[in-house]
Amino acid sequence: MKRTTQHIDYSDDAVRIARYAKALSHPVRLTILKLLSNQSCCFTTDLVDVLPLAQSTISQHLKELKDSGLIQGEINPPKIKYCINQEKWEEAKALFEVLFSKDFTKIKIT
Amino acid sequence: MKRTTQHIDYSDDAVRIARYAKALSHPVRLTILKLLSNQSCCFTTDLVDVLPLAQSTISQHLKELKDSGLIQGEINPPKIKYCINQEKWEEAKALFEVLFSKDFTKIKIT
DNA sequence: AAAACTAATCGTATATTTGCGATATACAAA
DNA sequence: TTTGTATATCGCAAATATACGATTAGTTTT
Repeated sequence: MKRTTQHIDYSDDAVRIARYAKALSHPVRLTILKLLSNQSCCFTTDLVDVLPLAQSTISQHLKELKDSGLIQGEINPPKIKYCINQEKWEEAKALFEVLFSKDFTKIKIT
Repeated sequence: MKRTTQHIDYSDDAVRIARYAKALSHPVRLTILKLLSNQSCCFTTDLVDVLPLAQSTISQHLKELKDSGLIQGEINPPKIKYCINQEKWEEAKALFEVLFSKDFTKIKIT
């Protein structure tokens, strides 16, 4: 997109909420997160079996979730076991709690 | 995008969480929501004054927030007063609470 | 060493998002 | 009625997202 206006510096909180929200903004990724929650962890193979999407597509969604921090992959040759990253998950939970609380009026956004 | 695979029917909850998350996935929209929270309501003019973005761009973000249901506009000639839609806001809050709770393993996604 | 399996990445196509300026629309004020 | 103010929408451009199949890379098994 055109970026003719000055860059806006948002607060860390705003950037983090936005990033987590984006990770959560696709039903497939919610499905993956639910599967990981259900089984505590799971292999990509299992996801590919369950979801009606190409392996490459699922891999892309996993990458996005990984980039957001919400999940982590553990190498378990020859497979990779994905789990929810509890620390980040709790952070996201806390951030959304603030967002939906009265304290939202106080948090720094820009 | 190519849609060669079958359409996936996600649950209402999944679709709603994803939609709310998408609305929250941009720092500008978080900023707008914070401003509305702070002042309970506010006119577009005020937003245009505060944010370093073109009026048309802000209007677009307002439209997205409106479409998500999180805000509503009240005509107040010649201006439009935007407010947070408390009902939908509470719904979003509840959905994210479930998402981050143990009950997430139980909610229907697909 | 060869074959099989797992997962990531590449290249490509299309859709959507984000931004802008310009224009349209609707109402209020002069 | 003309002018001004407020907001939405249009048309465009660039970036990002979403999907696929094909290929690559790394392990494991045979």
